[in-house]
Amino acid sequence: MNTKCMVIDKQFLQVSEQQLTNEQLLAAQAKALAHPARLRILSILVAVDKSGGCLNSDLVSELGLAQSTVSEHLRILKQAEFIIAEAMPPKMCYRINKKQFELFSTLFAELYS
Amino acid sequence: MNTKCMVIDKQFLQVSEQQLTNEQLLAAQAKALAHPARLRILSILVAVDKSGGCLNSDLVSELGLAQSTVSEHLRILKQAEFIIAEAMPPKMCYRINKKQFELFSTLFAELYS
DNA sequence: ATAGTTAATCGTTAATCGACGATTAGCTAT
DNA sequence: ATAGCTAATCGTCGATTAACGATTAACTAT
Repeated sequence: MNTKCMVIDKQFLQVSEQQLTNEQLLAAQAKALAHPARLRILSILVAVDKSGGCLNSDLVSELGLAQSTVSEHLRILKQAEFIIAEAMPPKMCYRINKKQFELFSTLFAELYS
Repeated sequence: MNTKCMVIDKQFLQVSEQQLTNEQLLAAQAKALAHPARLRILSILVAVDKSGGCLNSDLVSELGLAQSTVSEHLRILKQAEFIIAEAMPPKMCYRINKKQFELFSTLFAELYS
């Protein structure tokens, strides 16, 4: 166990613009993930994605929340690009966007490695 | 591209208590990460961790935030167990807790795989 | 053209968050 | 015992979030 608790060289604390930008993005993504209902939605979309389909706001009955509330959660997830919406009027088909999951994982891993 | 947008079998949507618990935890962790200043703190702590030491609220000068504000961010990160506090009176030595980073990664990966 | 369906948007309310200055607590060293 | 640090806590304020019901928009099918 190291007992030192001082920064010897402040050079270590240099931050690039790129890093700050990444942190901003990562924070925004984490924020989108920071709600149990939204994780529940993602989990459901992952499950139905495997079975080939996707699903609209049957999420409402599945989550037991008001339609407008679910719609708002979907908006947030869509804005963070964790999900993709496809119109099938008058329905909406939501799918997960695995690419963004991978991006998040990558950015997070960069943070502490 | 699959045009189906319906769940055939609601069995797929069965959720275990364990999964719900994991989602609660993951959401709480994500919430702790969902702020640029806190990610900045973690990044700094990772950097100084490598060089053997750790650092107290020199974070204040590094972040340009009030002492009480930084203290609050540290409290949140500590509560989420992303960092560990060690008293060196009257100073406080903060370190990152890599274990928790790994746990978060794992829980997140489970979500979408 | 109208009726029906689905989801987005609006407006409201209560709760939570983020930031700050000021104060307090805890510990050391004199 | 007191003086001097550092960091936690308190109290406040404005901004943001989460939830809901009600309304609107967009599109189909009759």
